[in-house]
Amino acid sequence: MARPADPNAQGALIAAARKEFVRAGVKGARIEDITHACGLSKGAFYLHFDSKEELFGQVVGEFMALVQKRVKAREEDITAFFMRNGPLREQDVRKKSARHEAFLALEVKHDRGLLETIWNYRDIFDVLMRGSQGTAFDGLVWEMVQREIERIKDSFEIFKQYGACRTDVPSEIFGSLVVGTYLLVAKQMSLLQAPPNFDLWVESLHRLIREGSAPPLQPQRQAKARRAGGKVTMQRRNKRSRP
Amino acid sequence: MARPADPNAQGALIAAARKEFVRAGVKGARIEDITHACGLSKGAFYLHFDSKEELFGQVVGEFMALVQKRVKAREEDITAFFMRNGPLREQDVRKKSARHEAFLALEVKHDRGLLETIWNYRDIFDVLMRGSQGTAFDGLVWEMVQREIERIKDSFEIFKQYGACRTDVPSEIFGSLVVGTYLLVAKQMSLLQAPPNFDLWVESLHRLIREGSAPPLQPQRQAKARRAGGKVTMQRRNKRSRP
DNA sequence: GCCATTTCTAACCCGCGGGTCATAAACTGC
DNA sequence: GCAGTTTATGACCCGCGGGTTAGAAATGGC
Repeated sequence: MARPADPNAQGALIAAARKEFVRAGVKGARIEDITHACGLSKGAFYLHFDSKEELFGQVVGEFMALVQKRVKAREEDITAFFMRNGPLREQDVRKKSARHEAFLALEVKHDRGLLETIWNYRDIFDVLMRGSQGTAFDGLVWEMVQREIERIKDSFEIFKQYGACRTDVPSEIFGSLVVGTYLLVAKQMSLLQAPPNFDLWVESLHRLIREGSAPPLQPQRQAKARRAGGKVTMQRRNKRSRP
Repeated sequence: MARPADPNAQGALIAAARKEFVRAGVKGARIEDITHACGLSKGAFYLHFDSKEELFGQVVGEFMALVQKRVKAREEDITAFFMRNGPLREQDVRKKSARHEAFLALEVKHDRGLLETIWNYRDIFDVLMRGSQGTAFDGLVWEMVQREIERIKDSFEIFKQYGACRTDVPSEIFGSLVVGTYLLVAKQMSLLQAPPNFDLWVESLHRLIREGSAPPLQPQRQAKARRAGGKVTMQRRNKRSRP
């Protein structure tokens, strides 16, 4: 053996490519720009990948596998929960019973997990969303979105049957609200350098979605970070001023 | 004068181009595909437009002008409202006072109007969202989204000061929820043939955002269409079954 | 040092698609 | 029908960027 290959080359190429994809989309990214960004020549690219699409596909593959795992884990957890505890009823929600709280905790946990997964691939997520039209990856996120809407719609429908949620809005609308919210939050992450306070975000969203934006009857405690991961970006604290 | 120009040519080109943009994005759309789709030759395209970007820009310009008008109209209406009525207070929201209801009606009206505008350009909106990365139009919708989040954040913050909304969630999060929801709903419109029931959608969203998804204490009436525009797509009626 | 071997470079090829233009076609006025 | 004028065509040009490859560079084994 002779002339060992540059061990960082592949990693550097992937990193540079991800940046280029963000800048110009899958179609718009130029291989020469990618290689120049890490001091390599165009030819070097083809020592590691067949095409930029293949590279993108690899990273997307990793990402989607992780997401898939998350989705499956949630499904299992949720079905296990209902097997063990039976459906939530109106009184569970009204009185915030232990079962209800346990269910919420489960949802929070999985929402947080999904957000964290997306955080690590927020650049790719961004590109899938806004820069892969007309490529093989076209529609990937949007199909995922559709499936999630469907899932939430079905879940909402079951809740309706037991009076555990309001019945005066179409379930699809609720699905769009939840998924749209998380979708934008995920997209917004692509603008951040440091990870946000996931707990604050998820807890706030859950509170809003569950209880609405109108002032509650009970006294309010601030949604707070259990575990402030990294620098907190949305640390705005409410002043609770009231004239 | 001799040989009058085909009077539908320009319109046909625009229509065909919009379809192509949806299929392949701004970059991916090919001029020959556009012209062939309306039985014209490539050269004919350049009798009407300098480039596909110029064509796209024209339509985007129309769209953004309409949106701008809507945004400005809302701003004026809202400031006029607060000039006339003063800020909403906790009791307005709690008791659903006339002022509060008037304010809500205003918001509903403008949300509905914006959705209707987007409806007419839902294809363009879709392309701006997911198929204009790396072009001059890159980021247009996302900047709009950012501005809207900011607007809602500011408004929420004022509400907080008067106790007219919950104070235990960051205002940005609320902004992301509202804008994300409408963003996804707008995007979903690109999949529909016939216009949805705007009133049902907007009223349901308002109800959810204001009061949350948990079952309310008051008896629920179905959100209904005042004016069912066209075929209603999300007409699912709730069964209100409760075991 | 020198060969063998693998890595890496940069010049090259080539197809695709945007943009042009000589030419043909269509129409008006006479 | 003919001249004049505007519209439309499609062959052509050409640059850009993906992919290839001959050969240079680097390194290990001897």
